[in-house]
Amino acid sequence: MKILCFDGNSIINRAFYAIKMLTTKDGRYTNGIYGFMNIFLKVLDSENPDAVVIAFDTPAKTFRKEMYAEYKANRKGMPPELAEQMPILKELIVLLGYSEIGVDGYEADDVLGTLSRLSSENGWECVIATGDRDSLQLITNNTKVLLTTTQFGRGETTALGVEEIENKYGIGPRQLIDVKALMGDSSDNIPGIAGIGEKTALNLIRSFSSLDNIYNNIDSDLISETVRKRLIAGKETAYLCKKLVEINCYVPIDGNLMSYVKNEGSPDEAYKLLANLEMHTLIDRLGIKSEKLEGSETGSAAIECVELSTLTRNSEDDFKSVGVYSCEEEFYLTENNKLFRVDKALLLKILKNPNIEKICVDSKRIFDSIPYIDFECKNVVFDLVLAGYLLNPSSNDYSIMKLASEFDIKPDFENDEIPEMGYVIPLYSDLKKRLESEEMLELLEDIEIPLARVLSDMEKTGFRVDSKGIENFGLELKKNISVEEEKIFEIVGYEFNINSPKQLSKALFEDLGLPHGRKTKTGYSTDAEVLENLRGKHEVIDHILDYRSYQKLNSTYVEGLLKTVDKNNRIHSVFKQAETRTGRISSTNPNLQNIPIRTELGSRIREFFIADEGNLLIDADYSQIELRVLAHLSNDEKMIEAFSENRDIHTETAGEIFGVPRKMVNDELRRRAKAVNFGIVYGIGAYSLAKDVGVSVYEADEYIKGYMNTYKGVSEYLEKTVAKAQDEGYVKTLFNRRRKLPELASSNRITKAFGKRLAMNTPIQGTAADIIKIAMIRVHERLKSEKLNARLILQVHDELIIECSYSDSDKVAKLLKEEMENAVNLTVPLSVSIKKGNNWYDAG
DNA sequence: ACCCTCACG
DNA sequence: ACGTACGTGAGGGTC
Repeated sequence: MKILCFDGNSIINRAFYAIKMLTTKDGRYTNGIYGFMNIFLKVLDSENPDAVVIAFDTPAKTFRKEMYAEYKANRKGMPPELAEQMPILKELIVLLGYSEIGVDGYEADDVLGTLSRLSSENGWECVIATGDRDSLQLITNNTKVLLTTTQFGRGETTALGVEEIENKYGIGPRQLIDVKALMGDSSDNIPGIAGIGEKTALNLIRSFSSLDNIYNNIDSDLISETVRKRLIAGKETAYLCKKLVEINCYVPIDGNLMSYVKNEGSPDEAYKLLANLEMHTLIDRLGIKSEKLEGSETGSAAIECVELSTLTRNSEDDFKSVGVYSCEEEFYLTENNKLFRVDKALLLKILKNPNIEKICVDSKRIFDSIPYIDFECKNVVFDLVLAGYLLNPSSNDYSIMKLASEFDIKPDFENDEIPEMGYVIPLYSDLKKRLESEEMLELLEDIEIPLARVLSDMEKTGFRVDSKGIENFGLELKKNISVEEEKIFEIVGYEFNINSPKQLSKALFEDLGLPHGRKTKTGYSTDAEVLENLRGKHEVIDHILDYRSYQKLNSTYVEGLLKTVDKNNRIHSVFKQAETRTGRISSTNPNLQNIPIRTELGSRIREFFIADEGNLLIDADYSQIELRVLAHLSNDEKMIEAFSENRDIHTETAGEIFGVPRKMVNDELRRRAKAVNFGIVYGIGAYSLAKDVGVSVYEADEYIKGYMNTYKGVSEYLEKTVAKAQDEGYVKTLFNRRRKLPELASSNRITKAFGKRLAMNTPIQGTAADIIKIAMIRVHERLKSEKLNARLILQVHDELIIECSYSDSDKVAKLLKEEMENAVNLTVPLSVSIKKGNNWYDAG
């Protein structure tokens, strides 16, 4: 027999914060209930238990609070939007026939612990579903924990048993109690022993196995002098914390597990409640649609209601122009106000069929769900997400419902199961018209829609890495980290968490008495710039800067990347096409667009990004693409001349603004001119330029004046662009990509100045983004049509990387340079430099 | 969730 | 006197 126990509070809490505000039409919040039910049903489905309990906290004072007044004193009360959902959820649970338990004086965790104990005493299996890691101590050979997370309204779970805990922490589940007793828990306001963090606590318990044992062997050599002092001073606290952390497994509840077996509940009542909450998907999922109640609540008779039909025959020829949508691994089509669910095989036939027009909601999502990298997709005429993005790149939600409400669209039919589908075709007609009137239909059809396919292929291919190499690099870093850590503790005189800006600033500015720099919202800044200014004032600074750089490399680029490597040693980043305000793409999970290169140590990580056997990496870089775009957009004579004659633009600029012959431009002058050139692209300010190059604000201002005098065309162009943006409320790139700039209308002068910089920068950054997108589509197309053994694997804003067989590499390199340089025809040439190598370090 | 810090173009 | 360059994503701490 098996009992499934939910931590109601922890799950509804997570759902509440993870899911976007979801309300009924009259404004009642339902996101917590919705998220909870999603996870609840999913887990129920996968576990198939005999009995089910959902445990809740109660408002009464708990025995922990009684014992320690500060317990959870840092917690704010539940927000009212969530509080109002709690009684409804409990009611729903009972109406569905499940048991709900809350016991005054105890927390939900204690109820779960008690159920776990009862299960083992009765020979039952126990599964605990919670969002909270506190329950991990309950794991035994017959109790496992399902940790739940909520993402995008979908519930994901990770199952943890004794083995997983041992592997992860190197100790048994029960020992987690003693670890927490030592380290505390900031989220529950449990202090732990000052100066003992997770690392030390885990090590102590691994060595001594329990709190008692540590104190019985307090003089052991295994404990360092500092840690020993802290342990002795904190003994009482540790034992108090242990009582707070330990889950009470003897809560007075009904001990007969059979009483938690599901009863019939009241389906009709449950139906009424869910209908009232407008949760039609849940009604269907639960299968509690009641016919007698069904007839009485129909509202709008004008709209035809169409049944969802499942097509099983190979009937692709029945379709001419379909809306395509995928949701939760299912595929839906709509045509002539009808809705169909199709399987992957039929969907694939439809995608391949050039006679069927596809109006996709999110074409990249569809491509992503189809494993074959080589399938042809023909005749995608529209994409709602991409259209929504072009119409408003500043939004961050391109879901159908959001688009429909933003553009005030009515559905052409209604369906309870997939209510979004009725909006697909009406949205298509409306957004298409808008794109036409804003002259962006070509941008959608010729650039964004074809690009979605390229990005999807790049994601599926992935980038091969040498995991062993990364691991070894990590070991090296970890050694350095502990060396620096020890030195820092020694210098400061005590141990603390160097990763905590708060603790670090206390150490530096209070205890060591160093002069502080600028403030942040919460205290004094400890960032690299501030520390750089303190170099030489105190020996600890160098160690902290080194510690930080090793720590960053290890956590983000060694441990972070290793988490994402697949079984073939490849990393599959996700490229987001509707994310940035300017038209660039972004890379996540992991981000491969910010792999270190600027420092020697950091760039070594690139050695481990490698080509597959028999292959090479080809790395192509646009040289100065943004400045070339600026030369084109501004039509500045001098700048065009410099690029046309292939001169070094920074040396040119230096010669002009500092009034010296080109031969006299040394490294320092060139560096300053380079900073000015960058500044221009960002929408320059003298203050920031001064800070960047390390000269006075006055001097920086002179540089800017010199620049504007030299490049009069640029100066006029920037002025004109800002004026036009102020007039029209938006700016455009060379390919008509738009960005609205509400900042320009602000009465706050800081916001307005920001708007001006955006007006100057966005067309430049955006046009460069357009250009590389065009190049990517052409390169992708040619690699395929010329049947070359090569594929695009990464884009880093002005750089493309291809993985290619040795034998095709000369051809591919030539093609790549050609397509990138000829992607557009500007008044200045585009220049691309190409390198090959076995790894990214050598190719870059 | 929010903040700080830091990695990239 | 103000606050100060454009565009991103991730990890760790704190509330």
